[in-house]
Amino acid sequence: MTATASQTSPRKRAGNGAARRIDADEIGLDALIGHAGYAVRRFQIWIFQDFIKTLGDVDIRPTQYSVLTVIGANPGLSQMAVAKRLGIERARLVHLLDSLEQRRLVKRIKSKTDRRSHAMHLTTQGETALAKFKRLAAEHERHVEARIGKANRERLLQILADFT
Amino acid sequence: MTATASQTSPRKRAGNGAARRIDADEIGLDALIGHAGYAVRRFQIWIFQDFIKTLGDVDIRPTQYSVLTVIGANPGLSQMAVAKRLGIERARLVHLLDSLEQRRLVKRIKSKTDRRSHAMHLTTQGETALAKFKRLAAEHERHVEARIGKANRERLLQILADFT
DNA sequence: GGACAATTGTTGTCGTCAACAACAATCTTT
DNA sequence: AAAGATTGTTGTTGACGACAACAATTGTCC
Repeated sequence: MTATASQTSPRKRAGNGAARRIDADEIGLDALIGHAGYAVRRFQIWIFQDFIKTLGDVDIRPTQYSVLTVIGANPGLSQMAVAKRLGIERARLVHLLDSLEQRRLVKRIKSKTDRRSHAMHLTTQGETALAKFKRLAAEHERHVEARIGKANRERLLQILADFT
Repeated sequence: MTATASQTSPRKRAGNGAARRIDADEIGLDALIGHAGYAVRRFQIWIFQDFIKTLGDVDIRPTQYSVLTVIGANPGLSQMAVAKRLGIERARLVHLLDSLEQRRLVKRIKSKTDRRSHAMHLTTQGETALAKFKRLAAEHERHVEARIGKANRERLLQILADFT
């Protein structure tokens, strides 16, 4: 067993079948402790759950919110442009927009300069709705701040700034 | 339009259909900039892709790695204990273990003290395999460090420590 | 100007993953 | 012993990322 990375001796009771009750939080994570990806994944799950819960009344999920926000700030974008900017596949964006268009929050307008593409716009209803979504999202963000601390949240945003 | 959260005037060319070419990275994210969840999501996608690529030869995904690591460090755990510790649903863990057991990395041993549960163990083969996975995972972690910087990575781990 | 390559939106498939619900077998409680 | 809780399992649903193929349209190159 070539000892290269984190060698960890199996903890207490490496026996078999039988075992004493384990207090669930005294279970060692071993090498996982040093992996940013693991921590990030757990945090992301928490943060999405809070977002979904906080925006539960208006039934808006994180991805939908990101699409609405970008369209709201950049009216006339093509689907391709939105997809690229948000790192969403254009195939997936189609369904997202279908849903948002059915809810009368967004409309696809056929572009006259490029008849392949659509120009994305918020409806009037979509704009007032987005304003409300933004208030709720800000509330969610305060939950995040309360959870990890104001300074930590800002440092986090700073560290991950160039992934956005 | 009650100005509560981030009011942002639609950028250039709020017109309709026709529009000039947009350079794709000059598209404003508006309120998204201030949301930790968005940055975390984008980062998590990047980090998982790198993990999957780096461990591509051995065909191990992040979740599988986390399961193997925890079982390796805590032999004899029940499926329930593993699931709870990793925040995985026990229903999902069943399939994960089915796969890992078929690959002879893990074995379920019927517990004698509680005949409902199984005691999870790595096979001998599983232990040597895990050692290799850990080396590759460490390599992946160096990619992360190279991407966001050594100090930032450590700060990140520290900030998110209690989500693990 | 006309053939060929690239782009846009769309449809469809596949695999991962979280969230539930239901169930049989087995403890635990009272 | 009866009622309730827990464990592993199966199945369903929906969000999501990754691909592949396609028609319509645009762009390029000779």
